[in-house]
Amino acid sequence: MRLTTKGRYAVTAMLDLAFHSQKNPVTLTDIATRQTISLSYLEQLFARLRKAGMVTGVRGPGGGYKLSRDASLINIADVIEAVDEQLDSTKCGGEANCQNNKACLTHDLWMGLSDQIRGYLQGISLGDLLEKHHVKEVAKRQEMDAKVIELHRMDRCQSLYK
Amino acid sequence: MRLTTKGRYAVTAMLDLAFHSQKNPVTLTDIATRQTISLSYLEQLFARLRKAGMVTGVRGPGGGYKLSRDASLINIADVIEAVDEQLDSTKCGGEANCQNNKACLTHDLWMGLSDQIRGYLQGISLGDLLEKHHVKEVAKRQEMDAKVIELHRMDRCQSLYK
DNA sequence: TACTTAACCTAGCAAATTAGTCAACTATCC
DNA sequence: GGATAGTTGACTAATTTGCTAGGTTAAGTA
Repeated sequence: MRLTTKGRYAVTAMLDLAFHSQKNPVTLTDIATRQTISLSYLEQLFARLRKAGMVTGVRGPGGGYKLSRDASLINIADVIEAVDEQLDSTKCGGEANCQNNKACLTHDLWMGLSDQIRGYLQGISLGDLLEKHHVKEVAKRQEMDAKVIELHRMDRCQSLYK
Repeated sequence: MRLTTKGRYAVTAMLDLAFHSQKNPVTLTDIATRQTISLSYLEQLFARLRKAGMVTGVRGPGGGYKLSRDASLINIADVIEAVDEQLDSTKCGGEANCQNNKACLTHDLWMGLSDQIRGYLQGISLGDLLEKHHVKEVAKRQEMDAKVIELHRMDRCQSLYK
């Protein structure tokens, strides 16, 4: 189990997709502009997500991507592992240095820990996050009513992502 | 919060250190050979761990490294963050200046998730893992007594890493 | 049928990170 | 003084990341 920016991009994109694809498919171009991720990079991530059976692509005009099952049935661990290639058969996998010695034991320990993290992330679905997302959005809308200049804030936000 | 092989090496080495430094300091050479991690790479990792105040180096003959506090007081999140450099203080800075924009909302979501993972790992100390370590070791000893063929165990171990 | 849209695919590339080596130090103990 | 052992820094090779550029294929629509 690894946690890198790649996995983060995938989760972010999947959240965006889950949020916007209630009715129609969502194009990667839309996600790319909303989340400021490069289109080609998104395409690569979604190629993996598609192979993992989490999203389905719809070609042609009006096409795009949609979740292949409900957001509550897609957990974060799945998304991350779909894009992260999960190799890492390091060390004691190859040679026969994996006797009943300490190396193997501590390695086992780490694998156990890794499993626990995976288990934790498996317990969180896109749907779970969406709920929080929605709550937060409502909260922010209320802030908007307080007459804060949106354009100024958007500008600041976008420049921060460059 | 990131999870890479770097952090794994650090945790593995710290576990080894915690296990072997009950009385005397442990040299990095020992850890390197036991855990099959390159000595120089270990030196780099321990330079950071030392700066983070988790280990203390003892120079001269009979020297080595030892934990600067009890294993039960060092948690996994600390170890990982000590070596992982945790830059990426996230584009839109922790401030609430980036609101009303979807990119920032999902960003917040991810940060929250990251915090939860960190919190989870903070709840696990080296001491906790050592206990399990001991339990497992005893279990393996018992297996040995039961004359289980060791080769079979090696196979199992290896298949787990594939 | 031609055109457009957008998924899908391939190759490559610069920057960053990983995982390491090598060599020159400095401190400590016998 | 000499061996042991930690400290530091510079350097490197391989891999991964994030991204660009270009093409192909399938599906709508004019």
